[in-house]
Amino acid sequence: MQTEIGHKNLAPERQKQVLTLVRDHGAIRVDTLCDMLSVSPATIRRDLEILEGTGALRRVHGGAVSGRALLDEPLFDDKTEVASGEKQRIARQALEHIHAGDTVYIDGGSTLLELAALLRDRSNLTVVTNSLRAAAELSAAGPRLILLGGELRRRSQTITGPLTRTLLQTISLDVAFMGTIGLTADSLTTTDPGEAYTKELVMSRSKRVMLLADSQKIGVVSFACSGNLQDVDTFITDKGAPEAFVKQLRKKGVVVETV
Amino acid sequence: MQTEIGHKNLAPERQKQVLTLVRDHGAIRVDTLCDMLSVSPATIRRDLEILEGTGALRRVHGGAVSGRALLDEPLFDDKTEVASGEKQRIARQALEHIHAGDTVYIDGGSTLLELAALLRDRSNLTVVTNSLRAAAELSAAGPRLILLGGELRRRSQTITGPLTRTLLQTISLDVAFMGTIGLTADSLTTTDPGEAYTKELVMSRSKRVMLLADSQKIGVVSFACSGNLQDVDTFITDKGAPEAFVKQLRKKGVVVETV
DNA sequence: TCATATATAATCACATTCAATCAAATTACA
DNA sequence: TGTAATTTGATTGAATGTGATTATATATGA
Repeated sequence: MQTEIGHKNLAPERQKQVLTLVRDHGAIRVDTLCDMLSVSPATIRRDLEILEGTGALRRVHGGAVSGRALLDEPLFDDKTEVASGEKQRIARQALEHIHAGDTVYIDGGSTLLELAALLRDRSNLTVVTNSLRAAAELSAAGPRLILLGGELRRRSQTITGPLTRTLLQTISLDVAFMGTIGLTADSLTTTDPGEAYTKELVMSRSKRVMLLADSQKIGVVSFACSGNLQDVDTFITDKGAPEAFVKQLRKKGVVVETV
Repeated sequence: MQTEIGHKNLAPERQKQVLTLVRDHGAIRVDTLCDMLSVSPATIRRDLEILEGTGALRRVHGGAVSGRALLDEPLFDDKTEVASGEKQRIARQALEHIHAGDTVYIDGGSTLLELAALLRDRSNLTVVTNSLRAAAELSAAGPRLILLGGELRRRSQTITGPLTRTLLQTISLDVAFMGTIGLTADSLTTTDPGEAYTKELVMSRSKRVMLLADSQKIGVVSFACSGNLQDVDTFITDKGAPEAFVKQLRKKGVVVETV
């Protein structure tokens, strides 16, 4: 397959060939490289040492392996909490509202992170998000991904505040999937005013607004108001939601789906 | 294929031929050039030195290689990649240029990622970045962190393109630490036009521009131009940088620091 | 665990290439 | 034509890359 390579090569050129060979084979032995490039083991080792210094490959006893080959395994290991069944069900239900070609907003929060994970193989979408966690979930592959710009709020790992306005003003969203800390029949509330500001702005830029929140959040009131229920088109929650509350929301024109 | 080339040529013309030959072959030895151009090794070496000063090619023991040939791979971001000593030293040197209270921009790339890591305990700064990796590095604690908003480029894990403009227009930077794929005495180049666009914009918004690049990148020419060396205040690189090239840059008013 | 085989690192010697210097040739300009 | 400046080529000592040798370290199998 690989043929003998001509005469005197310049060192960097030979090193490039070594790197190519290592990459192509995934892993290769020193002797094999010696045969292919017609140089001594000492030279090959020196080349490998240099290449390892650049991080292009990894030396092992007997030869070298490509850097890429090494990290096939440990890609996603930072799973923190096992999402509750409710959150997963809610996220799966939200999928029903996403259509091919949509521009979708994914808000911060663990429920929304579940949704992001479900979009990993949907390349025919544009996902806009302010959540670093959601972005990380989709950073390797998946839909076209657009991050809001602005200040990082460490606690929630989301991008929030006035600086998010500049970008949001220039785009339009088909559907926004929002989270919240608490909701009452009137309003959505959250801990941080900067975060509330961004949420409100996002909802105003979206054709449809979906609110995803497990039933535990019903009745919780936090510090900063991020909008009111009138602006929500559909509320997806679990079956733990009080009947009375659901009825009240439906009276206001909100579609409520319980899973 | 390449035939003997006539008789005595004027120096600049011959140098152009040398450059073409180097480019065509990717790498070529001094003797080969001597044969082809019918001049002595000394002359070829002088030509190569001049051409290296412009960053058009890179001299190596035995001959010269074109920038492209040296480093075709646009850095796949490996989490496990061991940062070379050069990159770490360059990053540490860059620290000297950061003062309390500064608003600092951190570009994408592995060298800049090293710099970001060094800022983890500097809470008296504002860091602006388009790099998801740098953001992740500082996401748990550290300086005030602002992310650019825009489209994620998966290959480099950076946020790039026209959407980054909206936020950049509203802020000013004290100092921008920039990376690049390749640089010559004239220009900085990078693989992706969207990325180039953002780099250029960032540099225009910053009081001071620092370029961080290991010497391997000198002479490399990539696809999209992201600015020219005139816009760089200080260039930090390692001691492998060719003397001739450094001299040329200093003549242009760029401060060059080698570590 | 030990023994054996293999791979590596360290040292050295050799060959090649390079930088510096100087002399010769060419060119520029009056 | 004459003089100075530049370019080129040769020579030499220094530097660098390569390959062989030997001692150490690492894998493999009983």
